[in-house]
Amino acid sequence: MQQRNADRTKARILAAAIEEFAARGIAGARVDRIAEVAGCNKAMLYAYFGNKDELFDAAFSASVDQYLDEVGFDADDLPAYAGRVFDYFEAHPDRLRLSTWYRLERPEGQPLEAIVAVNHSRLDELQRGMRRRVVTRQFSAVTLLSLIQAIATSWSSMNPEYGADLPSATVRRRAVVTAVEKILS
Amino acid sequence: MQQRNADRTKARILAAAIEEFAARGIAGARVDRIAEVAGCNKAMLYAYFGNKDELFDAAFSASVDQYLDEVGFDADDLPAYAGRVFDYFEAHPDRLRLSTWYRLERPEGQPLEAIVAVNHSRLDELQRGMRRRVVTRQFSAVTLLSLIQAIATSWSSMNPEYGADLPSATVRRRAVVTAVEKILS
DNA sequence: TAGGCCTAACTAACTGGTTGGTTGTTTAAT
DNA sequence: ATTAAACAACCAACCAGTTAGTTAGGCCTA
Repeated sequence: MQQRNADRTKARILAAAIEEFAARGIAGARVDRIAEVAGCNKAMLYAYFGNKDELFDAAFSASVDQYLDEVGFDADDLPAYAGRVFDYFEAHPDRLRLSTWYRLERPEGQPLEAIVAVNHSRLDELQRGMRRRVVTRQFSAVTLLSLIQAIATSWSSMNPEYGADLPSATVRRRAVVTAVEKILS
Repeated sequence: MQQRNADRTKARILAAAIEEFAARGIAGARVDRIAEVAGCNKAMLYAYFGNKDELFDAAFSASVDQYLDEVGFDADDLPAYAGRVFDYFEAHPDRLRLSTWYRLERPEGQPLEAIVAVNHSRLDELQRGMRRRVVTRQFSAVTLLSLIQAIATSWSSMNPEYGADLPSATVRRRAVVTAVEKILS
């Protein structure tokens, strides 16, 4: 293993940043803690990423890119898409937290280009599906996307007041898929 | 107007705390700012509420109590209930933010008694509705409650990447009510 | 005048960000 | 092939500004 490697160090910093920001948010995150987990000096964060805020941006962007890449989209089978979204966040709950922090702590910040572009392409795809009559026209494309996203992540966004009543992952997944099917029917 | 009145001061502090915590969360909130908005000295917060964390608890509890009181519940007409939830958070978006902060920044904290009790009573009501065949038995009571909550707040929990595509409040409300109807059908 | 209400002033601890210097790696002239 | 200069990666220690929390005492009203 090399002693010095900028790319490797950057990647370690990014991974540590995702972990810390997902757990504590921007204001709650501690730069020192990120450096410690990344196994490097704090000054490296500033050399590579500018400052705390820019480091958050870099971490969130990396997280979003990976999510978009892994989950994909399919207007022809929206229930299955919802199931994949559910699976992804069930496996990576920290990514959903990161996204929530972003929404709360960057209220006025201009939206991420990557997300805007992906949303547009998805809306287009949905509208094509509507013209082809394979997607319900009862809701607008934006509404549909919003509803599906909300349903797919419904469990993760609940306040933790259910405790033992929470069903198993299998049951929860089936509920998500079924709910989307009913929305589309 | 009285110059000195403990209850009045407490209420002002609580209102200022809700505002500040909703905007910035626990870690991001500044005690000095709360005191300034409340028009009193910082020491009063500590005299009345102990510390920053306990002040957040008090603020969130007050917010939840008011929400539960205002929105109510009705297992016999869940679409209308979802509409009321939508209306409430459309009128008080800060309350939803407060709730989200709570979920993010209090991951291990034991759930609020008030919410647990209300949830139980709602689950009971839903189950009675199922026995009386006025509520679908396709989903469990917990699942149903979770889905409805997610749908009712779906717009508020989206990341801000839609921009101008966001439909009007009327359209969004109708989508919520219709979606819940379809879930129940 | 007694006791609760209120404040200005203070402190100890923390935090994001910087700096000056060190160590490993590459380059290129000898 | 050597070696020294140039460069990039890295770090310990530090700094200035901020923050939660405290204290000692003034003020109002019953």
